[in-house]
Amino acid sequence: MSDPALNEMIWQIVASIPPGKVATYGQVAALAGCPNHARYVGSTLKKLPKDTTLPWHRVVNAKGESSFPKDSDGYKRQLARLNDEGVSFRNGKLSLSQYGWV
DNA sequence: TGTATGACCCCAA
DNA sequence: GTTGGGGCCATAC
Repeated sequence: MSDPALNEMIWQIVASIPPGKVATYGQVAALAGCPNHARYVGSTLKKLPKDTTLPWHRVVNAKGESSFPKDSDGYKRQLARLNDEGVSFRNGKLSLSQYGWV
């Protein structure tokens, strides 16, 4: 589809995530209007520019952990960011029940 | 046009 | 808690 509207929608949703909270790809996709587009969100975020202001670090998978290898720079940056926002990681994972975006 | 891949999600054993 | 399989959509070659 490559719907730019959907793309902007995703950005809006991700940008709407309050600090100290995290949302899952499925959550963002569902809020975007496509509960099955979880994969699309990840793929889209991955293609985002490096100078993007989008807080993609607040988006995690359904397991409550980062979806990309910790060897990646983004992974460390995400953990650092979330940790700075008050999110406590547990063995590389976090409590969606506690930090999950409502 | 078709195949392969991916920062995913859900369910069952 | 871990592992395996199936399904979803979009992108890249």
